[in-house]
Amino acid sequence: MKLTRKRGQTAKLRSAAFRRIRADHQTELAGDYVELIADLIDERGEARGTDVAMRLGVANATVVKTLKRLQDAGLVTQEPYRAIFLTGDGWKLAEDGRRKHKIVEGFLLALGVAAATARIDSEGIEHHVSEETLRAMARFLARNGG
Amino acid sequence: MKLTRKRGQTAKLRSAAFRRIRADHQTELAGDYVELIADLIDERGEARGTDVAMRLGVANATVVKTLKRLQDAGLVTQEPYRAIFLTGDGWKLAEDGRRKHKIVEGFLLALGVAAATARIDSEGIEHHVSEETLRAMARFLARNGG
DNA sequence: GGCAAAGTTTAGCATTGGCTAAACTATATG
DNA sequence: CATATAGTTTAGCCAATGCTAAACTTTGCC
Repeated sequence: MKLTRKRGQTAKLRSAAFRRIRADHQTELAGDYVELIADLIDERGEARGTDVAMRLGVANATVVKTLKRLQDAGLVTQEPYRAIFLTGDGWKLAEDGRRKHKIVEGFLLALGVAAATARIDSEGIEHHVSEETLRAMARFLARNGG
Repeated sequence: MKLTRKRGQTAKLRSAAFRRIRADHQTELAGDYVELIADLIDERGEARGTDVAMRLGVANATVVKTLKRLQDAGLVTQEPYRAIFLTGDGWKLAEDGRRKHKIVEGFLLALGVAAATARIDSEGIEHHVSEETLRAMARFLARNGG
């Protein structure tokens, strides 16, 4: 070979980031669903498939299919034609998502980002921030009025 | 119906965020690929499939398949068994990714996040920040030494 | 020049997450 | 209490992204 010298070390280091992104994406959808379901339960007493579909902007059938996976994963329970409930694990995941969401959104607002943008961006960012970064954001928030 | 009153408005507003996240995910992979290919070309003069696979932490075959899509999308060019090149659009996308990456990573460092964490988190965050948030980060960076 | 090793591609499979259209159930109300 | 409508599920499709194993090129080197 000609050009292939001394890789591997940096490669392995960098690939860690991408591996985590792929892992994050897998839990991201589940997180969005349970957080949304938790919100619906709190807001209106129950979560129905149609509401979830509407808020996520996907088709009903997609929600049904995804809920099946979430049920297999032990995050929600549901009987045919009835409302959706969260399991203990489901609530835990939802609460964690809300916690992160609140920090990130509040942080963006404190940074001077407009409310609408903060809401949209925080939704995307929340699943990719480590606890360390969250702590840094919370620290900033504490100092700069949150 | 019993419980279904006054939704739709909030629903549509919220779904916008999720729609954007899904759209972001579609371009995210392409962005990661071209950014990585650009880095490899700059670092070592050429980008080979194996290097891309190694740094992304995926199998070789996955890279081949993805590159085919990127080629269809007009971002890269490649002949069988040869190195990978970026098209004009490919370079543009890569440069844009680098620009965002630099701002986000620098910002996290300025926030007080450790270097290793900043590197990993910025990789995940860079595809989900709007231009407005980037400007806010750049502003912060300008004031707090970057 | 030919061979072994490194690199690359092909083939074939699985899962996720999206869709539409059609079938089915629950329920509000006339 | 029958039925129309709203809500839900099923069936069947597609594209993207991952994998392994096997086949095929390239190339460094003897």
